[in-house]
Amino acid sequence: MDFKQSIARELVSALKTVYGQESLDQAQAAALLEVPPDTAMGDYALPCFKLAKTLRKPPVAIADALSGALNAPFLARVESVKGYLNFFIDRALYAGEVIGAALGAGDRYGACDLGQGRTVCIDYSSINIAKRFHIGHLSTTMIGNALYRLYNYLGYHCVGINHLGDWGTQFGKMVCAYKKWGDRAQVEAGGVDEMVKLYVRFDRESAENPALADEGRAWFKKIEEGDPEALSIFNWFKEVTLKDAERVYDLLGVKFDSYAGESFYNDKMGRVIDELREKGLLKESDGAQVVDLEPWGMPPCLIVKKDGATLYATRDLAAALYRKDTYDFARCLYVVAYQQNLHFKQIFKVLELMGYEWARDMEHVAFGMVSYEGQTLSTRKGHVVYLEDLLSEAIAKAREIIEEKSPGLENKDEVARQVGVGAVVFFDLYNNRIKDIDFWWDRALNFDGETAPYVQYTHARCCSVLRKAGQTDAAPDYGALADAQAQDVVRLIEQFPGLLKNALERSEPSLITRYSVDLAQAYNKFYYERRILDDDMGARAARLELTRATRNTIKIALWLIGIESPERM
RNA sequence: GCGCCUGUAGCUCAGCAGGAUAGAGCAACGGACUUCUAAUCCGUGGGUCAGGGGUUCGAAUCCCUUCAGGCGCGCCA
Repeated sequence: MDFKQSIARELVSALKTVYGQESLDQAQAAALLEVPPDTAMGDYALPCFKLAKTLRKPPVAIADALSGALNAPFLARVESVKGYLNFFIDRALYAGEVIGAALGAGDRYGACDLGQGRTVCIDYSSINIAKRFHIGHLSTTMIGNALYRLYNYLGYHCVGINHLGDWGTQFGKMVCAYKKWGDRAQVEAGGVDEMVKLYVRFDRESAENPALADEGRAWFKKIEEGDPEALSIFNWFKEVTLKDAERVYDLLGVKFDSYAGESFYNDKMGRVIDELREKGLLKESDGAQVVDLEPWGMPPCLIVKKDGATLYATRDLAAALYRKDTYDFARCLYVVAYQQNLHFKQIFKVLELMGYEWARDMEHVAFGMVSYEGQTLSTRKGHVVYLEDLLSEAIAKAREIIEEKSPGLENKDEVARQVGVGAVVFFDLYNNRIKDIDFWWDRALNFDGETAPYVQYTHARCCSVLRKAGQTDAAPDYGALADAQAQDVVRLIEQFPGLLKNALERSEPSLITRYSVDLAQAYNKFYYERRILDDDMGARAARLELTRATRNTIKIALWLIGIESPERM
């Protein structure tokens, strides 16, 4: 039963009864309904100020008149308060309906067919070859992962794309350095760190010896031309980098369907240039080929350099065309930091000018910058936190706390991993994505308050109660859930499916993160105020159902943002 | 210089398709475990919602403006 729609329906007929006219239809009435700030004010409310204009009556009079004309069986009462019409749904009925819906859907509560199987491409994480994974890469990875799961859950088919940064002269230099000083076994063992060492040495020596830099460029040219030796070394670098990254991705539970990165589009840019030229969009400017975007208040989009080489924008256009051709997406998301706002605005505009209506299906999911203790991240200055180190610290801390609080726990290592990694991921997805994050160890490793461990603890607590309860045959007495604490939990559970749609529309995983805290808080209050394993078996059954619905909903919410829910901790 | 973003409690932030008394967490202080997991819960203090105008019955929320900080603005990605 959709209470909001039901109230809207009653409202329309009450308006007709009282004022004898169809001033609103049901959808309009539903849009006017809002949720009061406090449960004590009711479950839904209609502010009558807007109706005052059309009905030419004071708001208070409207609310008074309507409250007298409304008496649906599902409404416990309707009150007129200072121009607001407050609806109180029958609490037992409300609890029964909401819990029934949640438990009926089981581990798919909130899922739906919104996407109808349509495809959405999500470009996220997009790491660079031969560079270590650090905290600056966490947001794109986890926001992308959350959107991937969310879109899937709401009926879309997702294609997760790790658009690798695997193109540029630096790779020629690295191949060159490897040929001169490298050792295969050492690189295999040391991974990305060894490659970085080679690169640093090359940089240092080529500063004194310019011939070396030329040699590096020559090796890059070989890669470009498909020279077998150059290519095999370069591809091996990629493998080693991905193998390193895979350890982190495994810890985070992140997966991709495609690793087609920059080099993949190397032979696909001619098409873009030809097409732009055919459509009369290219023009010369200072020797370069550009698309003029002046009429839209933007600087020109550079397509071909003076020396004939292509650029970032060219590659992204090629990638967009390829993705449309290959996947026929209904939406295409780019989870990339906000520094690139202009870049994506330009790309989307160029696609539109090319005549592609699907340009409007593209979205840049921008997020804020990460700094470390108030300063910009800098690998060069060593002012950086590597993701693997951060996760290890978090897991170690979780392990310590387990040792202290649950020495008898069976799978301590597994739970430590779930809790430690969860804390880090939660920290990253906690605020609106547009906010900058200043990383401090003690904040990222905080396990109290609004954190993953807090929500996970609540989940484990629910599991524990359910285990202790065993089987009950008694019919639930939902009247036992009429108190304010239980009602707050019920209300949150009711809101979950709508919240997911909202999070998808806004591409905002933090809404789910916040929600998980709200639900955990509400449940913990309920837990303290009400005895679940009550002697009254009807009340016990109802509270157990609420506990089960809470547990399921928390587990789903956390899963959607990429966090596991241990059953004991 | 131009464009975009951000500014809410000591700190980190919710709230911003206008609505009832501006909320959490952290930090501080004080309480609650022989009772369903105390990684929890309850309480106390703490605010000119950056400043100023405007629109509105009603503004943290919308518009204008000033200030502060961040990001971006042709041959890097």
